[in-house]
Amino acid sequence: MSQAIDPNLAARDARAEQRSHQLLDAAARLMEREGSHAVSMQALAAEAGVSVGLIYRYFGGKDEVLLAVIVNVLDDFAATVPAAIASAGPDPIDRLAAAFRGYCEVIDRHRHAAVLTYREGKSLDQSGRRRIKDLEVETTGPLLRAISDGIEAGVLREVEPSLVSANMVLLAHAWALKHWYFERTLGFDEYVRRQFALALHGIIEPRHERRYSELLQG
Amino acid sequence: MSQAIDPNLAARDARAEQRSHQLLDAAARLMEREGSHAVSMQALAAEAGVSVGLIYRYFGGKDEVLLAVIVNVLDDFAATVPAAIASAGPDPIDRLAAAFRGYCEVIDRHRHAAVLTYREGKSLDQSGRRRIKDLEVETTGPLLRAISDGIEAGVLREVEPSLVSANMVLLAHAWALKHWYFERTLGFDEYVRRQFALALHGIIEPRHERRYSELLQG
DNA sequence: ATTGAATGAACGCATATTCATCTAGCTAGA
DNA sequence: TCTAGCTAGATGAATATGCGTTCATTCAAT
Repeated sequence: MSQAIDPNLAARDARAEQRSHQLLDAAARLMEREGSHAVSMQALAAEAGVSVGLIYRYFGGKDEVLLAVIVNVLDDFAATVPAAIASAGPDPIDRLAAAFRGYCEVIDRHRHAAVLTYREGKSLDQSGRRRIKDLEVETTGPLLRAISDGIEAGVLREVEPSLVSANMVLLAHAWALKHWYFERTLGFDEYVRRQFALALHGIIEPRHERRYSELLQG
Repeated sequence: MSQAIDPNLAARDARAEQRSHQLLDAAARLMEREGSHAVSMQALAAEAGVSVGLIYRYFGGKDEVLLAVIVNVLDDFAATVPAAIASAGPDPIDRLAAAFRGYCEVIDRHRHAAVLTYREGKSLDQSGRRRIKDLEVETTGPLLRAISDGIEAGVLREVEPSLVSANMVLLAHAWALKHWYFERTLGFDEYVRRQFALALHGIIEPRHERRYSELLQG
């Protein structure tokens, strides 16, 4: 029974997935070109090359589109950051550096969408905010753990992990917020290197500084 | 000749000033209560207790109102931060601490308006953005100078002053951006203390750490 | 022929802006 | 002193526009 309808459902899901991506890409392009305030349903439809009505077949309304854009970014965090940490070896500081770079890379990929995260308190409903907050906690987790591990291993001072973690996420977001400024003066790689060096200086246990002189030089 | 019209003009300017403040205050109250997206001309008029048309007597349009709100914040920076630095004594680190606290205090005073600064690229025209950018440079100046002084005096490492300064401004803004989070966990004074301690750890010349142990303990 | 995808004109609402109208205070002339 | 008229401040209903949403209709594939 379920075998009979599977192909149909699968095809439907595939199309829905494709449409979803098409619309999300269009939204990203629109925000890139005109700014995030210019994302109206009609503009989105025009950019994606579909009709206005079609959007409502795949999303419940504008709120859901916005939510999907944000969730899309957070999903990228959830996929990228843990992978970056995993491939960084056992050293806590190396893992922290990899996590930070991962964060920055995701932000760079979704530079305009990332700023939307800060527009919460806007038109998102209860469940939307809950979903975002949960995903945020989930994506901050790896960073938090890397910091705690560093403290436990004695290479980091006894700082408040949640504060340091929040600051690093903020620095990653700053690449999007102040992109017009940093892009001209530093470029992506330099930005990541210097910001991490500064941050690391702020939290490292002094007697281990020499071990990480590579990462500490800005 | 000019003496004859002076009193009239003065009275006019005074009234204009007063109306301006009345409207800016109303805008702040509105953003506090309903969020910054709820600031419509009719809502603003109602909140200020005046008619819609009157707003257009004192502002060219909504853009000018928004610009005035932002400029109001930046003016507060320009008034508060240099004063804080001046009353902090000669020590570069003390001056830096005072500057940072000044920044945070201004942000705290205009918590909702401050977030607007990041919505640039929106509806502000060329001259509006130019004005904001100029004021930003002007208000970042004192911080920049305090950092440069610290480096020159040998108490700070040879960091890039503009990067460190941008980060400190960002941390001040973060008090507004993530207020819902930090307010519950830290409170204002703790926030300022810990963030400055972290930042200072990141830039201080190690051999001077003991001298500022007070400021460095988070 | 039937079904689901896709369309886009039309609707309703929110909102920025305008403007004809009103009001209070002041000035000049009787 | 009184009053008619002028001016600038203030009003808010009306207008124009943009946008989110709906739905009757068309199209394409099975």
